[in-house]
Amino acid sequence: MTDLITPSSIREHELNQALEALFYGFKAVVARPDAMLAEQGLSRVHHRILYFVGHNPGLSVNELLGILGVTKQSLNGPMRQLGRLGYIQTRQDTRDRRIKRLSLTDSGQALETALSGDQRARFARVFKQLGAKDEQAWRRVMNKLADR
Amino acid sequence: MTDLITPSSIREHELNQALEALFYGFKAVVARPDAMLAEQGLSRVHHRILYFVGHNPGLSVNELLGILGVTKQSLNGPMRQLGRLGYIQTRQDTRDRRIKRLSLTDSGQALETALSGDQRARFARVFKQLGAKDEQAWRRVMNKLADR
DNA sequence: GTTATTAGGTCAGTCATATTGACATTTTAT
DNA sequence: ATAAAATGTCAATATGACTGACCTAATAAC
Repeated sequence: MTDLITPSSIREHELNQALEALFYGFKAVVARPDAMLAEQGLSRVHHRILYFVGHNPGLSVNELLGILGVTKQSLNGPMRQLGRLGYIQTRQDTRDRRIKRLSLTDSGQALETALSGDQRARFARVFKQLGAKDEQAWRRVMNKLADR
Repeated sequence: MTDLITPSSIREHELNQALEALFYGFKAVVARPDAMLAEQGLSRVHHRILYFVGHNPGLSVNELLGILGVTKQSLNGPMRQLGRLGYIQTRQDTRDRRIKRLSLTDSGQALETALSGDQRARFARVFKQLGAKDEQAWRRVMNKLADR
């Protein structure tokens, strides 16, 4: 009986290890940026805003809401903080003056680089240690995980 | 000038894609379990409790607090819910009767299996599609990411 | 050229979660 | 007998996200 159920249990255990690897890896990647943000009274939401505005300059508020999947009320607070701290600037769209085009200031770009740069450096170090083969395999797995 | 800065920008972009792959992969893995839990008014914390109690039956409350890294006050609520829903049972330690030994009920085990099973199935499908080589590479990358 | 709609912002209320602090109970250790 | 540990609970506080309502300014539609 033990012989019959053991093989699937071994695989189940391996898959549990994969689950834990995902959670602990994720935790490790966000730990330092979270700590940096906390020093300024900010949190992971602010990083998400900085990241998407930084990589899509000229984004409108509505587009950002769509990307983040939050309500404008819950975005409003973090956005005001980022504006007050001088990390985000806005300019009116020239054709439709209702629309605010968002972008990072220099210091906003610097903060974003510090945050995401820490994460990129972590990946870069791991990829360099393990090689391009492992990197490509890792990407295949992650992309398929996110698939459907 | 462009020739000088482009190579590093390409790599930066690749690393950004790795970052996004991690976030979207993680999101995909927790999406279904989160939805299942929400149907019963539960959340990811409850899953974490079920997971660790299920894999460490006989755990004490203090040990669980250590694993989860939360306060006993914040654990108390979710634990009471899980007890009231009949997912978790306790028995006194025989030698030290101050200690409550936690374990899952049959229905608790069933719920845990449904939740983590969905996640394991997602991994199993991806690993099966991509093969053992990719699986091992993925594990190496995740474990190194979590390292220090 | 009114009217409707859109982009953005804000106020109020609610709900969930996590925290600290204080305190109580039971049981074990000294 | 007293100290300490394991657990539980009450209260107050803080945060963050949500819905709903309402507002302005600007554009679109009729």
